Amino acid sequence: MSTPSPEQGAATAPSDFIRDIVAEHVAQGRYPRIHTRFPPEPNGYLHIGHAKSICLNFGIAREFGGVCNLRMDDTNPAKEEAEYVDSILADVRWLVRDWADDRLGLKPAGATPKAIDSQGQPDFYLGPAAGADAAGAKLEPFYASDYFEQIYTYAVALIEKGKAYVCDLSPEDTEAYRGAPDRPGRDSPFRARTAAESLDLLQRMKAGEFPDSARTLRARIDMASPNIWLRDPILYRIRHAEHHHTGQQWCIYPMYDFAHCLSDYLEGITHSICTLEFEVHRPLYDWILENLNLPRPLPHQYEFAKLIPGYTIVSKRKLIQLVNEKAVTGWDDPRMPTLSGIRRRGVPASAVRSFVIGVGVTKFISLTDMAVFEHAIREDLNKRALRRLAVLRPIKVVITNFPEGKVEELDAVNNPEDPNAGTRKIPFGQTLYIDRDDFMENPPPKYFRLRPGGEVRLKYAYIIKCDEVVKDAAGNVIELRCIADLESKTGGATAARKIKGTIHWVSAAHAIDAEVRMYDRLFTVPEPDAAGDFKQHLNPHSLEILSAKCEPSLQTAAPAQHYQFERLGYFALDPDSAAGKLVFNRTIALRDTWAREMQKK
RNA sequence: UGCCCGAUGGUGUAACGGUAGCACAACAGACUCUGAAUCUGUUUGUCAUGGUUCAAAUCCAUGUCGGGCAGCCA
Repeated sequence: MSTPSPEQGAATAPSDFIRDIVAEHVAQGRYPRIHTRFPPEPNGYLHIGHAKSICLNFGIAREFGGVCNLRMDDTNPAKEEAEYVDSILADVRWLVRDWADDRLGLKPAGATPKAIDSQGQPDFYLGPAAGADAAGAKLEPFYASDYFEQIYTYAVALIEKGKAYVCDLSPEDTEAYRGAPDRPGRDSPFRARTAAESLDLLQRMKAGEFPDSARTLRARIDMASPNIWLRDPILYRIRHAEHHHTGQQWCIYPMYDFAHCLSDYLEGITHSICTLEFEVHRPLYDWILENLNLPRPLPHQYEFAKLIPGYTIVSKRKLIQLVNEKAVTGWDDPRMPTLSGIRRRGVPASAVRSFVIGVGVTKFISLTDMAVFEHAIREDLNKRALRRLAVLRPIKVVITNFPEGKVEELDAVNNPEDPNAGTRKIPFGQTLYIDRDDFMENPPPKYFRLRPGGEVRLKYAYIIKCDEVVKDAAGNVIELRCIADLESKTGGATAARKIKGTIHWVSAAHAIDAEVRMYDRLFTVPEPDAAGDFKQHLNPHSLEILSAKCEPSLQTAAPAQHYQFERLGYFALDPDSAAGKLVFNRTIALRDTWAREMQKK
């Protein structure tokens, strides 16, 4: 077990029931190496729920000196696409970078399981590229579809042992014969088929002699089992379809239950960790492996409760609907719970990790409060974000006793949490912009921003007093005329005066324009998909676009950099930005106790 | 009405027969040239009923409530 370095902090998870099991196996020396896997189906983009699984599987690999294979669980040609494979790889790389990237199990492009000899028995194995192998070669994820040949061999072996048979029942009849949870099933009329006949039929299924669904290969287990998955489950079905990875090569495809356990075995997986709904499949997982007389140690399945975050949805089927029906701009819309959306919004991978690791691993199904995620984001960004001054809803301020045309360069710290971040200069002139929220004509008690006749400190600059409120014909405040205490500049004679409020500002003559996208939760209720149509709970105000005035240094804002617009929140540059057009996403607002106080009234 | 799984403050989790702890949230205060951050303090919990035991959140039994399983999806 590796010792975590101090800066990894929360990146190393506390123990949980799965880690306890792994630790015991390590203590017993049960496996030569701990090997986990993350096996998404490439039928959609990865989301925050997957992040929990990724961090669990990679976390275990990194804590116990093991490896975690990234594997496409692609046994259903009808639903899977290469676009999803690419996005999955990119998202996983992003999430584990600088944390567990050295544990990421990939294989040389095109590699398939090799026939090997295990203790005198024929065997197949495909391990991750390592060392010199990995250095030069082009790598790719593992694919269950790369094992179709071996899986077929195992199917033949099962038939030969009398453990499987070809069944000619139609889909409807198969369902009828299966019975119900509280009613036993009945044997298929084809259950007694001889091994020789089944072998012949399977071979002809593979050769394409039969149409879709004409026949299936089934395990011969127990039609009366109280566990439905043991009632002669289907192992293979006929699908004449183009597969994103294997093309036209196959017209029979193994079912999840048959492919998954064998994929785990072929890759030498030791701990196959999945979500709770597969718990009832575990006896089948074990049955298949145990009935094949496999020479190497068998993998075992462990289940945990998936992450269910509040005020969003993590069903791939529903996310795809939002994308197709244009409720969002795409899979990577910053309001989406997808990893690509979260990344685009400006959330660092380290914050995602600290969140999903923090919620823990149990078998208790729970709804996770998004405040926990928000806290993780703020905690992370507070340490790393560069402070900048930007005004979201500008109102003009003229400093009447400051010389017109004079420009002062003021020093501003880049990050009070990090002295090494240094300082920058910001220009100050006679005409400024401040945020509309920072002025009130008739403020409530305890409002300590600007008011008529009141004083406020301009961050890094002067204390000003509001002399005059200028309005347009409609009565809207369009300008504030203020007098500055010219001795009160930071470091000046009266700078130490106790002024309750400090606000941000930008010099009108130097300000640069930016589009700022303000995001709110995508749904208005904690569990949008609990009942009825989840789309009726879509938040109509989940996006608000603002034209902001920013301090000039933001002109060179970098895509990978995180910013805190002081007193407002954390922001990151959006890929929609172009030369001369800045677009920022608000990652998350700062905690705002004043706003909360106002809300209460 | 079959089988499997689960239940600890508002939320998420820890305690592995021996002081119910942590985080988030909430509340109160301190500090503050970010009403942020930071710091201090406060409130709130073992699903129920029996049993075993010197001692039970923990072990056993029964019940209650919640979830999963009847795709040729994963």
